[in-house]
Amino acid sequence: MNLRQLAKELNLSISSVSKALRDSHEISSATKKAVLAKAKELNYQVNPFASSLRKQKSKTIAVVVPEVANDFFGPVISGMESVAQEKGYHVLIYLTHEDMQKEVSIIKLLQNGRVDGVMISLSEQTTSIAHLEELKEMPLVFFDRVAEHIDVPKITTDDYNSGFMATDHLIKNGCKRIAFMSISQNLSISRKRMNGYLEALKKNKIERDNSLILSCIGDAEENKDCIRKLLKRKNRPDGIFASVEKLAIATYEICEELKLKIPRDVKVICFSNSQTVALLNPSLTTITQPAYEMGEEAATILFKLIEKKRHHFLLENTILDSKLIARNSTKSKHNKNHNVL
Amino acid sequence: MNLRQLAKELNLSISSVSKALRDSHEISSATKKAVLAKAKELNYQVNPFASSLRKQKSKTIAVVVPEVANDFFGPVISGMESVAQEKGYHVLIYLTHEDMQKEVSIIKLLQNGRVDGVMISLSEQTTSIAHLEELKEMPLVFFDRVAEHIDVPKITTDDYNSGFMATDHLIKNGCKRIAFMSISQNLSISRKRMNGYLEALKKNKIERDNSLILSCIGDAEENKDCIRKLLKRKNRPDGIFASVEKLAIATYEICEELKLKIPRDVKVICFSNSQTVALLNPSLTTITQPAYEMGEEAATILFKLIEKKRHHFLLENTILDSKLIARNSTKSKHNKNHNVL
DNA sequence: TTTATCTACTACATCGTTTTCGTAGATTTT
DNA sequence: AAAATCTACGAAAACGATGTAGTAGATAAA
Repeated sequence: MNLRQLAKELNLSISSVSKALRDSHEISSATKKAVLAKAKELNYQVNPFASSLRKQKSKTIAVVVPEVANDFFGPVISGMESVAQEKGYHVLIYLTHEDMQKEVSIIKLLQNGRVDGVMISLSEQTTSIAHLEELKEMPLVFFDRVAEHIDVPKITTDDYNSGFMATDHLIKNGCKRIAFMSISQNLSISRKRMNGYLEALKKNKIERDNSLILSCIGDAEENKDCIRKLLKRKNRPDGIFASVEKLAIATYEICEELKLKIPRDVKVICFSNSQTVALLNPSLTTITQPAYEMGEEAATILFKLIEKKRHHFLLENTILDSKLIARNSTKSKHNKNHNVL
Repeated sequence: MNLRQLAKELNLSISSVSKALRDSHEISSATKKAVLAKAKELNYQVNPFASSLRKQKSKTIAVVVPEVANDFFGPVISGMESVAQEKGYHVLIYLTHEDMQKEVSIIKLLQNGRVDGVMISLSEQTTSIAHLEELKEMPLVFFDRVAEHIDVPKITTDDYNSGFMATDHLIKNGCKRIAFMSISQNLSISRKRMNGYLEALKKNKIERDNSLILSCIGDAEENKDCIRKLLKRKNRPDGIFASVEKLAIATYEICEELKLKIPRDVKVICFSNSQTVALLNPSLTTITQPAYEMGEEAATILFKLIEKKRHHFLLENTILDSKLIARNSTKSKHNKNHNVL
C-alpha cells in the first residue's frame, strides 16, 4: 500500500494525499479527514526509505559501544533508547568488541547518511581518532570513554574526582600502600581516574610507587596472573583500587586462592554498576556511575545537535556525578563505615 | 558524492558506473578498475535509502527485547550482532520494558519495510500475539520467551528439562518442600520451567503444594514482601527454585534479614547468566543458558529465512541445552557437591 | 557478403515520497 | 466591474540507485 494506490482510492492526487497526511494547511479539513480514515482503513504506512531519500534524514541514530553484555553499557543503551523512542527515532547498535579495527570500519559504514547522528564510547584499543574526525559533518556525541582532543560534546562522569574519592576512601580506612589497576592506558577515563588516585596520594602525603600502578590489558587469565604476582610480593599492597569491575572480581578470586582476607589483609574498591556486588562476600565497595542517566543525557544532547544547526553553544562537556557506595570490602577495624555521596 | 557526480568525473553513464561498482559482466575490466579507483578516491558510498527503495530490501534487522541491561539479553544481542555484522546487516534495537503496549507499537512500526526481519523475545505482560500475526509476511524468529501457537521458528533452551534438573538437584540435596517462584505466567518459559518442576516432584513422590508456587509480578519491593511472607510461614520451604535471578537475589536479602542460613535452612537455585553469582556468599547454584549462542543461532536462522524464500523447512524449533552449575547455595551437609551438566 | 552473435556501453523507467510551482475557481478589495 | 487575494487542489521535478531494454561497433558464422 503506497501513496499512489491510496490516492487512487480517494480520487485525489498523490501530492494532496501526501499533504493531507502531514496535516498541511493547503488541504481542507474535510479532505484530511477522508484521507486519514482511508489510510487507517488500508493500513497505509509511509515508506521510510522513500521518505528518507527525499528528506535526506533517516530518523535513525547509531550507538557504537565496546560491548553490550555489561552492567554499564546495558543501562546506558536503555537510557538512549528511551529518549530515542520518545522522539520517534530508531536506534542502530554496533559493537566494537574493544577492537579498534572494527570501530574504524563501523564508523566508515556510518558515513553514508544511514544515520542522523552517532553516539560512541571508544574501544580499549583505540589509539587514534582519525576515523572519527572524518565524521565531521555528522552530529556526534562521546560518552564515558571519550577522546579528549576532538571538538564534540562529551558526556562523562567525574572520573578524576571519583579516582580521588576512591583512593581517599581507602586511605581513610587505613590503607598505606594502594595499588591502582586499570585497563588500557589509551582511555581517558583510565588516565583521569589515575590522576585522581595520584592526587589523593599526594594530598595524604603518600609517595607514589609506580610498581603499584598496573595496566591489565590481557585476557582473564593473564589479568589474574598479574594480580597474583602483585599480591604475592613481600610488601604487597593493603588496598586495591580497580578501575573496572572485572579486575576487582579477579582480585576476590586471587585473594581466596592466596588465603588473603578482604578487607583485613587487603581492601578493595572498584568502579561497578552491578547490583549483585552488594551481596558478595564481603560486599564490594564501589564507585557507581549513573549509567541510565548518562544514556539519556547523551541522547538528549545528540538530538539537540540534530535538530538545531547551531552546534556551537553545545560544545561544552557534561559531567555527571558518580556515587561512592561504601560496603564491607573497604571496612577498617576501627572506623565505622557509612555511605558517602 | 553520488553516482551522477562520479559518472561525470569518469565520463561514463550513471548506469555503467553503477554496474561497474557491482562488478557486472557487462563492464570491461579496464573500466571497472577506473571506476573503483575513482570511487575510492572520492570516497563514494552507496546511498542506502536509494538502494533500499529500489531493491526493496533494507539490509537491516530488528531485535525486540524486554530489556538490555541484563546478563541474559546482553550476550544474546551480542551474538546476534556478530552474525549480522558478518553478513553486512545492520541491527536496530527496540526495548519493550516488559510493556505489552510498547511491544505492540514497536511491531506496528516494523510493518513498513524498514527491516528485512525481526527477532523477538516477548514481554512479561504480553498476553496476546495478534500484533505479531500481522507481521506474517516478515521473516520472524522468536527466542527464549516465545509464543507457542504461532508458526515461526523458535529458539529456546530446554526449559522443561532445566526446571526438572533444578528441582531434582534440590531434592537430591535433601529438600522436601520446594517453592517455585517465577515472573509472569504469560510466558511459556515460566510454564515450562514449572512443568519440569512439577514432574520432578512427581518422580520423587513429593506432593504438589500450590501454596509453594508463586508468581512475583510486582516491583522489587512487592516481590521481596512476597518472599518474606513465604519464608516467615511456620512450615517454610527448605528449597527455592527461582525462575529468574532477581528473585534469587531478593531471597538472599530476605534470608539475611530473617537470619536464615543458605544452604542450611533453605537452599536456592535459579536461572542466571551472571558471572558474579559465583562469588556470592554462599555462591549461587544456577541454571545457565547459552545466551550468546542463542543470539547467534537466532540470527543465523533469521538470515536463512531472509535469504531463501522457502520458509517451510525451517519451521522446526531449535532447543539449546542449559547447564546446571552446582555451587554452595544448594550444598547439603552430607552430599558432596559436584558440577553436573 | 550478409547475417548472427558479442562486447561494452547508454537511455530511461522505476522505487515511493516530498515539495515547489501552478492554477482554476471562489472570495474579497478598490 | 476590475483587480487582488485566498483556498484547495494537481503536475511534475527532485532524492539516488538499479535493472531492463536498446544500440553502436566489432567479431564470428553462414
